[in-house]
This record gives sequence, C-alpha cells and structure tokens, in this order.
Amino acid sequence: MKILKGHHGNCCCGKIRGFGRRITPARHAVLDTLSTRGEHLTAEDVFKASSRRYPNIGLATVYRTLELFTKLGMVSKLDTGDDKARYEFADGPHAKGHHHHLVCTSCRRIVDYTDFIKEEMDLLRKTEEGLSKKYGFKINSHVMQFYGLCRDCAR
Amino acid sequence: MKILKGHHGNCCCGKIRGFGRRITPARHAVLDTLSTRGEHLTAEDVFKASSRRYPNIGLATVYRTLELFTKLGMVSKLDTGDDKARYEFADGPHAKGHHHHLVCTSCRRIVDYTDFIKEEMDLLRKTEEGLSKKYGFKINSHVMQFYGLCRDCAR
DNA sequence: AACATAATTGAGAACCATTCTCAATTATAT
DNA sequence: ATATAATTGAGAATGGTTCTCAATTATGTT
Ligand SMILES: [Zn+2]
Ligand SMILES: [Zn+2]
Ligand SMILES: [Zn+2]
Ligand SMILES: [Zn+2]
Repeated sequence: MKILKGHHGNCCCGKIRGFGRRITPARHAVLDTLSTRGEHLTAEDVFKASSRRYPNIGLATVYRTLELFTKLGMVSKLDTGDDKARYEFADGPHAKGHHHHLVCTSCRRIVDYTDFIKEEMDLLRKTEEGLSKKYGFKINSHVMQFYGLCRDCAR
Repeated sequence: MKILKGHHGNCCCGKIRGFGRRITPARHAVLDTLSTRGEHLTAEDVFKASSRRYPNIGLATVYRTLELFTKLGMVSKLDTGDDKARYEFADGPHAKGHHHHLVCTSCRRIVDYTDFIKEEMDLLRKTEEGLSKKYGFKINSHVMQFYGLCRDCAR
C-alpha cells in the first residue's frame, strides 16, 4: 500500500516517529478510519472500516494500533458500560475538542456534549490539584460521564 | 443455613421482598460480605468471602445477586479500568455516604474521597438538569473518577 | 404440617472482547 | 542493497461474565 505522506498532517506521523515507532500502512488505515468515520468506534468498527482501505489488516493489529495511539495521547479510549471499548480522536487537529459523554443505557447512543464544559473543566482541575496534594497521586486522566435513557428509549 | 432475620436491618430484606424477590441464604451471605469486608470488591472477592459463611454458594449466584442488588439500588457497580467490575454498598444505611474514586492505574489501589464532593454534586446536579433539558435524556447515574499513580507507584 | 408453584440455585459450558504467540514480513538507518 | 529490530496477520488462548438446565427451596395457601 502506498503511504500518502502528509495526508494526515505532519502531527501524527511526527508524533509516532518521535517515539521511535514506525509509520505503516496499517497505522495509516486506522488513522484514516478514525478521521473519516464518526466517533466512539469499537475496535470491530475500526477493523471493518480499515479493512476497506487495507484489506489485509488484522484485528489484533487494530487493537495494537489503538493501544499505541492511546498511549501517545492521540486517541482516547472510553468505556460506556457495555464491555466494548470505544475509541475517538483525542484533542488535536482531527478532534472536536474536549467533551464529555452522555450515554443511553438502552440503545447505546452517545451524545458528545460541551455544555457546562468550562465549569466542569475548572472543577476537575481544582479537584485534581486538591486530590493530588492530599493523597499523593500523580493524576493523569479523569472520566466524567452521565448515563440515562434517551428520549426514544424512555417512552 | 439459618437465616437471621433482621440481622441486616429490615431495609434490605424489605427492599428485596418489595420487588417480589425472595430472601435466600445466598443473598444473605452476599449481604454479609458486602457489609463486613471492605469496599470495591470484585465478584471473585465476594464469592470467596461468602463461601466461608455459606460454602455451597456458586459464582454464578454471586453474579446474579450482585446484579439484582445493583438493580435495586442497594449496591453500586464500578469499573476501574481493569476489566473486573467492583461492587460496594450504595448510599443507604450501610454506606459511608456518596463518594467518588481516585484509582491508581498501576497497583489498582482505590481511594474513596469526599473532598470537593459538595461542589462536585452541585455541578453534577446542575449539569444533569441542563443536559436532561437539552438532549431529552432521563439521567439515572453518573461516573466521576480520577486515574493516576499513587505515591508508591509514581516513584 | 403438607402442598403447590414459581423463584432460585450450583455446576459447568458457552460467550466474547481482548491479548498473546510466533513465524513471516517490512520500515528504517546505514 | 543490507542489516536490524519493529511490525504484522492468523489463530490460539485468556478470563471475566453470562447462559443453560435439572434440582432445590422460599413462600403463600390449604
Ligand atoms: Zn436510547
Ligand atoms: Zn466523544
Ligand atoms: Zn499504585
Ligand atoms: Zn468507593
């Protein structure tokens, strides 16, 4: 497979190379998928969509790639309570910006919301600082998520 | 097994009966375990501890019981990112009060904190209301959790 | 107390998302 | 072009959780 240099901007390739990791067709395919298909994709979703561009890609590679991207901070992995991890671009050129999630426990619909995000982030920052000081933790991430029933599922 | 009536207060038995479910030795054993052993127990933890009081209990029953108690709102199930659900008494007579969690991603230590809980609950309430109105969700629960490295794991 | 009935149970099999293994392939620096 | 280590695909393995089903038991009724 031909690798289109610069297709995703230099940010991603640079970031990958910066960690001594290689640019490969499989990684490009996953990158493509994450930027063109919607958000909150399961590994299976990513596998299927990436297979279209790069038919030989294996599911294990998709998992490894998503894990790598998550470790590099390019992707965020989220748990919505149904035993399947979901992935989306983290903040960055392809991302929507920082948001939190509202999840329907019946149909699994996921709403990205940014309402209140300012207050939430302020409180999170303040809390992180306080907890960090009091309990001696080096805090790396947080989860803030709401669960309920969407309009369709509620009636 | 002898069932000690009232041992756990009438609240739990009443709640269980109120839903047309039966009081059984297995359920009592799980209730005992949850109230005497610490918090954040895995199903396996609950199984082992409950087996001491009631040797014939089966793992599947523990899962079913924890699921039931969670549905009845007596227990809360939490995910701390290691593919094993944890369980603890929810708010109510046996609970310490509502709290959030700080999780060490290395040693899996879990700190219950109540610092900032007032501000957090205020914001959560406000956010729930706003999201509920804007997106038409009937919100039932939330997760607010911090991940990081504890002092021992950080060095 | 004995009965009827549906709920509950234990044991093990099944499930399924994810991780592991390993030989073959390939990106990258020289 | 060559050497090297990283990466890969395929399938097996893992492990927490759920399912199946015949046997047992809690509970209300007689
Ligand atoms: Zn829904
Ligand atoms: Zn999102
Ligand atoms: Zn730790
Ligand atoms: Zn807790």
